[in-house]
Amino acid sequence: MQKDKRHRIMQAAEFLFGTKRVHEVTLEQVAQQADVGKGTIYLYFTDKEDLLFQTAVSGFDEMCQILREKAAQPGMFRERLLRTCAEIVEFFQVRRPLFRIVLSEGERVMESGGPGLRQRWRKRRQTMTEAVSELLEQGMAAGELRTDMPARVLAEYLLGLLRTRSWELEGWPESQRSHASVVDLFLRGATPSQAAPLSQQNERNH
Amino acid sequence: MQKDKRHRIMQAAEFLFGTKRVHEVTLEQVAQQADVGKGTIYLYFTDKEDLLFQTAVSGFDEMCQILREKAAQPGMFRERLLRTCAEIVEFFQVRRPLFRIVLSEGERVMESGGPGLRQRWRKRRQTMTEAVSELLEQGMAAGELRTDMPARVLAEYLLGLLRTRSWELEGWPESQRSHASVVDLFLRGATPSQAAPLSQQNERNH
Amino acid sequence: MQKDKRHRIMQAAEFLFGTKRVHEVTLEQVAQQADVGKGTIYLYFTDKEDLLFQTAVSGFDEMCQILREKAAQPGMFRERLLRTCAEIVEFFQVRRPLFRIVLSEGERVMESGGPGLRQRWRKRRQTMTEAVSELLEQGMAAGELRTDMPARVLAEYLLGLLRTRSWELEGWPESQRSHASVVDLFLRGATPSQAAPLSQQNERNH
Amino acid sequence: MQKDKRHRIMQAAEFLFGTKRVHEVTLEQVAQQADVGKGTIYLYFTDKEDLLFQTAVSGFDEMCQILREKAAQPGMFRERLLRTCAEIVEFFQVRRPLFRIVLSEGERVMESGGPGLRQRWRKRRQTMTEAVSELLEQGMAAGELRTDMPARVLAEYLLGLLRTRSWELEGWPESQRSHASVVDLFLRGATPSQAAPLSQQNERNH
DNA sequence: CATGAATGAGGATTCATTCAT
DNA sequence: TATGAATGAATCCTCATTCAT
Repeated sequence: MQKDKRHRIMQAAEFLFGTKRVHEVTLEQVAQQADVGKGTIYLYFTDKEDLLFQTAVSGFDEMCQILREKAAQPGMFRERLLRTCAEIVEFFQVRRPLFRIVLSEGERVMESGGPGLRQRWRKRRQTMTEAVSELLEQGMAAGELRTDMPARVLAEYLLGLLRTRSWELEGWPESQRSHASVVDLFLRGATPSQAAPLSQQNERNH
Repeated sequence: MQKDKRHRIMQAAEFLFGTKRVHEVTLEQVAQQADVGKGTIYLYFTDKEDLLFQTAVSGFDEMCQILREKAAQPGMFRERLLRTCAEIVEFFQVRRPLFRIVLSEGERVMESGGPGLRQRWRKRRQTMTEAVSELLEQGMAAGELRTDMPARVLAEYLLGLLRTRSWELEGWPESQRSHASVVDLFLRGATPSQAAPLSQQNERNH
Repeated sequence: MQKDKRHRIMQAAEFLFGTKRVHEVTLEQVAQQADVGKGTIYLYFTDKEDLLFQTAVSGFDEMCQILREKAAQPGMFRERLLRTCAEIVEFFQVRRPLFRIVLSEGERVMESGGPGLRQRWRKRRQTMTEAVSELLEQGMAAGELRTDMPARVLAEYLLGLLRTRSWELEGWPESQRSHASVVDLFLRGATPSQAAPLSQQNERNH
Repeated sequence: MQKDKRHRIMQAAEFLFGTKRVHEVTLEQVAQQADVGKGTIYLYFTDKEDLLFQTAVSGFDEMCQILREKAAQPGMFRERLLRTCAEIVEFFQVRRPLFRIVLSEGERVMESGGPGLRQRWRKRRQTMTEAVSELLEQGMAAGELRTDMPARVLAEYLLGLLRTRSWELEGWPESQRSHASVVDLFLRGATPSQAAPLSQQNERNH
């Protein structure tokens, strides 16, 4: 019952912070949406900032959890990579408001927030990237990935491509931006392949 | 002399909006930084919102200008692609605050701003992407790029990689995230190349 | 306790709006005078305008209440007319600030305020006039008043005389502007009476 | 040409101050309406307050002028009284905005304005009342008016009735509020007359 | 004389935060 | 714990007034 209120507040915050700009969201609205008293928020969060931060961070945690589970499942590297990316794409879609918070407020926390916040945020983000980079390291070990770039760097680029797919390419038809096509672009690049063009590959993938 | 003040205000806004969160920037600060009276801002902008928007949009315009110029210069496809990406990276670096505004407030404008703003914003962004996608189309025509993905989509992915390079990989040493390495990743993918590994290529590039 | 604050605010507003011009009254002053926080005003009133309007309207209501009570008491027409006018004069005197608000802002509300405000205001004023005109109608029925002018019109004129007495003649000694003399002027006119000059009447009235 | 601008400014002020509330009128609007530069206003008036005051006062002066002319014309007392009232009514109608200024701001000047303004304003108003009261004194001398009330007091009451006619009774048909009926009410009162009821008199008056 | 761009003091309004219940 | 009425610091914005041209 206690945790219930805390959870309702965070859900409301995730929705509202992801829908409007942070300073356009009043705690009154959050309280109303969560169906709790305005003062109740201060029982669980020290601050508006804290509410925003914890909401975003908890989303990170959930995502890391999911990623680790998916990436840890047995199978060939490519299969696991595909599954993981599918999971990320799915997460971005279902938790779109949260995604938005992370995108537009996240970096600010790293610079504006006190050193404490900065530190905590950095750690979470790092954790998420690591979930992906660990998988990539296995790919490297298996000789399936180039080793001239650090796994962490490759992981960031892969996440960047997925971000682009879900955010900038939002209006495009799903077929033009399937997670498989992102993975293909990531692995094989934009140069045309003589041996196995994407069109044939795609057919095999479905 | 008139445009002078307007320009000074926008410069101050670009810096401040890029440094702090929007609602942490007071118009008093903007006025002070621009060395104009508080009321003067309202001679050129209807609103705090308007100031933010116009500042961001004008940045887009400048960037489009630069991109078109660089992309239009003669030369081989790869050279021009490299040059264009170098330019984008340079722009992101020099105009970091502006970049920040676009990243964290931009998408919000598309949803919060009235349909008028939304429309204008979308058009600017589209223009920017087109500058890149036109170049890519030429690469396709020259048989240097895969044609199973629309040029516009590839352009977004490329910009996404560059964004990752300049933003998420900010802390990394320049050597690990040269624009050349981004282009290489974009063109050849993450799969190891037997013929010419990146490490050798990089050596040749310097 | 809640209504307490609302009431204190309206009292402060009545005093201040009646003392200074509307735009010379700051809500800070109102809050201070009412001994509440500045923000508290906005819990009960949407606007400075709303505060002004509600303050004025509530005064109207009080006055209507008083008028109806006095006018409804039994007695001869003249007696009741005298009593009613005495009451109006008394009200104007005790609630001078409120009176001022109604005089100088009232008509503006009818034109500046939205149709909603205009409507409400008109209704209140009409109610007040009716309280008087009903009494006059009884006088007409009793053959004590001329019937060639509508009761409502006569009521307005009577109120106009009382207004003049309390406002324009404010500096004059009470003896020169007793409510009895106003009623006498209203009933008998400015033409000299052969049968019973006012001077004798006045002596009898005291 | 110089006086032209000053005059245009006052005309614009008369219209605007009479249409909106004083603090809703900006000097920018006045300048625009008068088709002069904003700074020009300060060449002829020291202040917004001064502009308001001079505009109102100049109206008073015009009215006094008219009243004196009309009241001074030869003829029987009643005729001259009728003519004067007709003039006042006409003035109120044509210069409605000015009338409004005097009504809603006038009294404030007497209390809020410095002692200087107060003094000047009082003098003007007194002058206007005197124009009427002088006429009434002649009526008294001719035995046509009761002498138990000072002429000045009677003058105020008469003006009060005319004010009511033009302001509070604004919506009524002209026939119900002719200046003749006001004069009749003023002279003969609200008591029914056995000898000559108003209805017959009215017929004779037309 | 005339102008209107520039200014900044001043005030309405919002909203995070507190605290008595 | 839970609440929401109360608060006032903080900020956007207006507009009377000035002054360089």
